[in-house]
Amino acid sequence: MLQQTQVDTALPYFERWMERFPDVAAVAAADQQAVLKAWEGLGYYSRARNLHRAAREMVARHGGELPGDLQSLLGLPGIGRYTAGAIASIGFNRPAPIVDGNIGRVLARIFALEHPPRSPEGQRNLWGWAEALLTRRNPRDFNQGLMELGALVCRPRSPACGDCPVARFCAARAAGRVSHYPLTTPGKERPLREGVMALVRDEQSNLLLRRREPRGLWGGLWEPPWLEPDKGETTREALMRLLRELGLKTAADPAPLGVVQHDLTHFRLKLTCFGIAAIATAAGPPFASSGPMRWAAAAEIAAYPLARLSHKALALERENPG
DNA sequence: CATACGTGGCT
DNA sequence: TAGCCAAGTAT
Repeated sequence: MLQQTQVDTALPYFERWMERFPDVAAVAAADQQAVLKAWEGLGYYSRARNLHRAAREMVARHGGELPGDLQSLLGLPGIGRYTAGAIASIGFNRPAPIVDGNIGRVLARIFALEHPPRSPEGQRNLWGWAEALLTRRNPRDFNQGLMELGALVCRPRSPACGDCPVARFCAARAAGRVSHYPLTTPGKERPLREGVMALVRDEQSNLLLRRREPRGLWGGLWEPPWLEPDKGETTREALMRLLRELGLKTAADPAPLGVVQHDLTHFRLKLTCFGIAAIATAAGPPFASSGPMRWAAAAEIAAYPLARLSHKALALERENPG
């Protein structure tokens, strides 16, 4: 949960998670939908899918426990260099270096590193320093302390150098250029993508949901179906194509409910949402219960893991009754 | 090696 | 507001 996510954000999710899944075996025994539901809202859903797989591997090969050695940890899905080192050092007090965003910033400042931490060369330097500095006496407290230093004192903006216990060792500080470090690379622009979404209700007010592909963006989550217009296609034409692909018929000229916008790391998405009353004769495409399409009853919708974008669309629908 | 992958908080 | 950043990993 903490990968690319601030502690304060993850904390309430963690508390709920531990109630829902008290141990590894509970995660392993759950189905993916339940796991994704518990993760819903945290983002980066591959973490949840990987954690699910990792739990099953832990049960099958590690007695339902986390292994303590780096190689076994790295063999688990979703556990990379940082997380393996964090578990080995903080969980087992073994001498494994770690570099996260906090430690990267601290080291970049202390040693005035001239490569962006995200760059391959920057990563090499940081891991080299983390390895070289790591004390074998107490790797747990060393790593935890370095991360805390970054989170609480050596902050990205307005660092508290006056309170910093290692300010006298800091090259950035000595040069009066703390704000220069760590080096940043210019961010890429986020293209705006647009599309149409259909909030389809049948006569019982069941909502049409589609399950996304198991990998990729929002993999495994459910959503009201949507698509992006082909080149030259109008919004309305795209909507009609969407309904056709779904095998649905509807009133000739549905009115838009409004627009939802959702910003992600690498693009922005703007969807025009339409409320669709599916015509009775067409309301029942024979969706297999195992398939990716589902008519969800109002009472069941809460059990489906949905991305924030879908929740925004459903909120729009609620605000525009009828 | 570069890119995809969510969401929320802060300035 | 727009942009940056967050206890990174997989491909």
